[in-house]
Amino acid sequence: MYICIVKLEQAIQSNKFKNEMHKASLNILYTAWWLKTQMSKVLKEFGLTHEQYNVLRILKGKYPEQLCVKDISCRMIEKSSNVPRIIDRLVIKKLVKRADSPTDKRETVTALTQAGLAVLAASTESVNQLMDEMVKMENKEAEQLNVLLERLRGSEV
Amino acid sequence: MYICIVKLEQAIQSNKFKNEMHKASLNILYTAWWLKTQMSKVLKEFGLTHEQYNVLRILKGKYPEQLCVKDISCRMIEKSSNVPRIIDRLVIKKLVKRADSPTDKRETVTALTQAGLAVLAASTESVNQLMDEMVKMENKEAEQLNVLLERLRGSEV
DNA sequence: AATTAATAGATGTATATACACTTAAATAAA
DNA sequence: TTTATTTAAGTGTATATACATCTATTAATT
Repeated sequence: MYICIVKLEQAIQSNKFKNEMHKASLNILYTAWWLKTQMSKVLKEFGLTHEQYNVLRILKGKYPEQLCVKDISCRMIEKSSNVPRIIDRLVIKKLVKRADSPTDKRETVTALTQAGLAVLAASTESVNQLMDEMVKMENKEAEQLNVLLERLRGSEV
Repeated sequence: MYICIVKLEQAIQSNKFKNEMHKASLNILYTAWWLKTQMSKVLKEFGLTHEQYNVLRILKGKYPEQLCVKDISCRMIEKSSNVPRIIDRLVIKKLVKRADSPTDKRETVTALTQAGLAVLAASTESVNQLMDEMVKMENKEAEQLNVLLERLRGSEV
C-alpha cells in the first residue's frame, strides 16, 4: 500500500510548462503511459500484451463473427499497430484462429477460439478489478473528462 | 483542410463502454496516441523521434549542466524508455555529447551540443505551432483537464 | 476484354518498450 | 579492512511502433 505520485510536476520532475494546454498534453501522455503500465502488469499474468488484449477485445465485440485485418485495425486504439503480426502471436497461443476469406482472396479472417474467449474473460475481470481499485473517480467527473478530451481533439486541421 | 474525427465512438468504431470511467480510459489512450502521432510527423522533419525529442528537452531544462542517465530517466514521460540507447542515437547525430562522470565512475553525463540546441529550438517552434493550430482549447478548460487527470491518478493502490 | 488503379495484407528495417540479466563501482555492514 | 549490498548503466531478447515496399487480388477505366 503506497501513495501514487499524483502531480505531474513530481512525475516528470519539471514545472516549466508553457501554459495550461502544454501541461495538459504532457499530462495526457503521462496518464496514458501510467494506465498502460498498470494494465500490462495484470495482462502479463495471462501472457498477454496490451495490444494483444486489445485485439482479443475487438474480436469479442463481434463474436462469433470473423473479422478481417483491416476491420480489426480500424478499431484499434493505436491505429498504426501491426495487426497481422499481433494475430500471428495470438494464433501461436491458440487464442484465435485465422482462415482465408471466402469472399475476397486478399483477406484473411480471424475469430476467437474457446481458449481465447476464456483467457479474455478472465483477464478482463482482472483488468476491471484493477481499474476499480486504482481509479476512484465519480461518474460525473469521468463524463466531464470525456467531454474535455473530445473537445481537445475536436478542432479543424 | 479536413475535420478530425472527434468522437471516440467513431475513432475506435465502438460504443460498448462499461461506464464513463471505462470510456475515459480508452479516451485517454486514444488521445495520447493522437497527440504523439501528430507530433511525430513534425519531429520527423528534424530527424527526431518523439522520445529523442523528449530527451533533448530534458537536457535543455538544465542546460548547460550535464545530466546522468538516471536523471534523464526520472524526467521522462514514459519511464521505461531505454535512455542509454536513445542517447547513443543522439550522440551519432551529434546532438548531444556524452562523457564519463568525474565524481562517479559508474555514471556517464550527457549535455546538448550547439547543434542539439539549434535542432531543439527549431523543432520546438514547429511543435508549438502545430499545437496552436491543432488544439483550440480555452485555458480554463485545459486547467480543468489537468485537475481531472491528476484526480484520476490520485488514489491509493 | 485488356489495362490501369486501388486495396488487403504480408514483409523488412530502424526505433522504442518492457523486462531480465550482467558488470563495475559506490556504499553499507561485518 | 574485508565482505556484502546497493546502485548505475550497459546488454540481450521478445514485442510493438512507424513507415516503406512488395505481391496478389479486386475494382475501375479504357
